[in-house]
Amino acid sequence: MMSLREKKIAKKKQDILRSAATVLAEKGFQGTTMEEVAANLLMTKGSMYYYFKNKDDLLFQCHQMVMDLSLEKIEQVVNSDKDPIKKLEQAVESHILLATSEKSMFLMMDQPNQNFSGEHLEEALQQRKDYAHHFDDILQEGIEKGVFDETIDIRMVRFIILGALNWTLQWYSEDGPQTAEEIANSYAKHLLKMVVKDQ
Amino acid sequence: MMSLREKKIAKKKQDILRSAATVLAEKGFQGTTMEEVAANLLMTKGSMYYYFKNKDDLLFQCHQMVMDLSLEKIEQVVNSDKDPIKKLEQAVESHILLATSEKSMFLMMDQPNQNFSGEHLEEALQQRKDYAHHFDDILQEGIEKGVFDETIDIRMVRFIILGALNWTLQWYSEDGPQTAEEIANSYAKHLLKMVVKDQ
Amino acid sequence: MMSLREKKIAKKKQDILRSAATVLAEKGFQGTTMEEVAANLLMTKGSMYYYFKNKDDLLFQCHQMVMDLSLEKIEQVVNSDKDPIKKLEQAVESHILLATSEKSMFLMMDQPNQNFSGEHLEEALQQRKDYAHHFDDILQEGIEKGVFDETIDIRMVRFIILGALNWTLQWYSEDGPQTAEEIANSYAKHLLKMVVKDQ
Amino acid sequence: MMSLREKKIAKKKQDILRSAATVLAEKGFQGTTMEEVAANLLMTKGSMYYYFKNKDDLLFQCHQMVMDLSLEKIEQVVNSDKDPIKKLEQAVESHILLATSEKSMFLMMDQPNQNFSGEHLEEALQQRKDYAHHFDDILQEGIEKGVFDETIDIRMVRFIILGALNWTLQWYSEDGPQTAEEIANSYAKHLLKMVVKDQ
DNA sequence: TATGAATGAGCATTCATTCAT
DNA sequence: TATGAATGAATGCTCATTCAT
Repeated sequence: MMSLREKKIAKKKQDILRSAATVLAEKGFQGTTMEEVAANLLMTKGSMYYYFKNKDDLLFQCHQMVMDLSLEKIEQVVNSDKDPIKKLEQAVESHILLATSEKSMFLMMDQPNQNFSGEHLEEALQQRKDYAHHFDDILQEGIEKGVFDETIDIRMVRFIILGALNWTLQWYSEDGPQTAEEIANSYAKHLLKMVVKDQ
Repeated sequence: MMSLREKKIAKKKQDILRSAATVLAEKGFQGTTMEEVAANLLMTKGSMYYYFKNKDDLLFQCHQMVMDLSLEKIEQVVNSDKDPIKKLEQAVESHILLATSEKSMFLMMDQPNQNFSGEHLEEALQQRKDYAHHFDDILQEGIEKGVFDETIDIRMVRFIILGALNWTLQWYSEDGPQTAEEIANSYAKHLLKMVVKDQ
Repeated sequence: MMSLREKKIAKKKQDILRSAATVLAEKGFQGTTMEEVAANLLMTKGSMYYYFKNKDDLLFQCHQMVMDLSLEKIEQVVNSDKDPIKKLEQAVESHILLATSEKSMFLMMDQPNQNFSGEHLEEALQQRKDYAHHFDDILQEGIEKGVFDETIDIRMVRFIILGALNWTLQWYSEDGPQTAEEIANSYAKHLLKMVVKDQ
Repeated sequence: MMSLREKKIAKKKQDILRSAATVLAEKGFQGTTMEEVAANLLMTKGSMYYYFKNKDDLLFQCHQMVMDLSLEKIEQVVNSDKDPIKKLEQAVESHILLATSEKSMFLMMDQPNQNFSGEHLEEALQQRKDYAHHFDDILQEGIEKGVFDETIDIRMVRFIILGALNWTLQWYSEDGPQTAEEIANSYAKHLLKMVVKDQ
């Protein structure tokens, strides 16, 4: 169990991470200075280093937070007892709802190749792979159960879906003509059409 | 008409742009130094400033070069007298073939919001819009001619397609299991399934 | 008289000083952080400031501790009723035995000019002078009593002796081929040969 | 052969090194900022990095310059055809004359253990060893030729001599009562008395 | 007494940009 | 045209010091 102090420090870290993600998303990793991140939190640059070893560490922990959320969501979906169509629908919708509600957090994770290096890079890439493969599992299950078109190329379809989902960050705006829910539904509908078997 | 001297300069600029794009794609705009770009060309940092006003200018002209290529390609397709299915197929395939063959050039264009500002940003965004709307045109034509499902949401579908296409840069590798052509075909096949009317 | 509480504090200070000297000797004054000194004592940085006004003060008190020890030793020798040859011998030997047994403490005192300033510097330099002049006294006595060569230049000889003695810190190691005692004897023998009158 | 440009750059480097040595000697490596070194040369901090990779590099090259000078001198002496007494005399004198005339350069080399690390440290220590062993050679030769007392401990005597020589930096001042030459003579005379055989 | 947290001044280093040649 | 040299503003990071608890 966490002591009170550990809880407090964890809470503070979370605050910093959220705030950092906003700035990082807007200006990119290299374009963001520690000063900016700190200023956004009414902190001083130096204080940031009490909580994070360095800038890389800050980015990595941001990445972690988003990844943990994302993986948790999709694992819920994959491990449910819904049918594959419902699962894919929900995976797509849940990704969009999460990504749009935490837009800055997701944006910040873009291009890990440029921003991470060494072990951090490896770990980040592995987590992305893990996330991606959950879609493979759903697609595979759908084919086996005869609800998805058995002629689809699972890898390609997975790339198409993930590409479509990630792209939402580039254009989605809260003030846009459609709510996040509407977008989520629409995406699910169109993407499903790509894989369900014609009856 | 261009004088010989102007042609020579233009040629040199092209060389620089290509080389710069490679470096920029790998390390990102902010992560790339003028020195690296220059070194890659066996030039000195200082010399770059003979051809480009500054680093922003270099990036922008890189962006232009790719955009010109891309727009030319898609306009050829849109303005042809093929049927909408063929047009969409070709637009998708031509995008993938261009993007994979000039991967670094395309990668470098990512996230204009972070790298451009002021007029450059506006112009870059406008060109992206122009490119995107060509897909709208194809989709619209397909619906009007009764070959595309009239219940699709053109905007959403366009986003899905563009997202899928741009995402290829994140995973495509020359050494991958599929050639660019195979990927292009596969993408076209799957994406078309999303829009063509069931007969 | 010291109260029990004062004694406890004094004891703690001693502990800190010894520990600090070790770290300071290894990395130099500027190269050592308060954090390192504290960590070595299983303390926190902040706590150090209960015992010492600041980093300078810490160094100065370290210096004091060593100086007090050194001066006490040499004064014992000078004030004894031995003959000058015996005195010089013992002064040399006692310096080496003390310096080698408290190597880190002595090393840390190097280059007061770089590490002290203001009053601290003056005081440190004065103490060094005091220490040095005890050797002058022995040499003078030796000449007067006719056992030391009256043609020697006392100042020069003192410099040679002190230089030789201080240099031991640069090379002495507990694992070396000679024990501290052997070194002390050897130094005394050679240095004496420099000053005793040929009979 | 060096081109004119290479010569110019080498000259500039020399200027920087000399100036840097002065500041480094006064404040120590860690206590000296690049800004101070630069200011002393009417340069900007940034320009220093055109000539030196970093602060470590600057220190190391300073060290090299002094070492090269010192080694050259002592090798001249050792390789001459003088008798051992004359050789030791000259080695001592030449060290003192060099060290006093380039006091800051020599001071700056103090305590390589604290200022160098890795390969630089190894190389610096090796050069010091090389320098030291030239004294061993002279002593050895003297014993073999029967002019030095065969009961001396060469290693100890070498330590005493080097210690005495290096210590001059701590007290020598141009305004002192004795000129460098007088000091050199005096040192040589006293130190020789320690090793020459009584006839 | 002790310490967790915060701070701010300082520093090494990088890099786009300039300019004389 | 090309470049060597210089610059200065920016930036990540460190660390002595403070202080409320």
